[in-house]
Amino acid sequence: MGQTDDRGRGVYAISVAAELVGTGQQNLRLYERKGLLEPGRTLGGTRQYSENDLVTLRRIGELLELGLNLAGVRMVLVLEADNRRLEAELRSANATRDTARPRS
DNA sequence: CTTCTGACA
DNA sequence: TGTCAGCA
Repeated sequence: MGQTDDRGRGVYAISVAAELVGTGQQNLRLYERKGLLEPGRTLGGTRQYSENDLVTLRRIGELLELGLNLAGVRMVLVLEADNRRLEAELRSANATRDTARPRS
């Protein structure tokens, strides 16, 4: 399916990324400074925001609106990332178990 | 485009 | 504390 792999690569400059998520360029730099995300860089040093970066930026906006500060947002983001990783790990573990022992 | 600095709620 | 504006 066409969208499986191209979302880490859709690249936006900071100006368009800021406009797409409805905030200022300065805030995006601050979020990076606080460790909320890590956009790619060109060889010249300009930030390259991927499609994934945009979804986390929108998540940041939601969490900020709920009243969290940037430190709290950072924690939520890492916990959600860990959760996704664990979920995938659990799914593959279950799949492995089912093929090894199809029916108990 | 980048970083930095200062004002405001 | 987070946002925004201006400057180099």
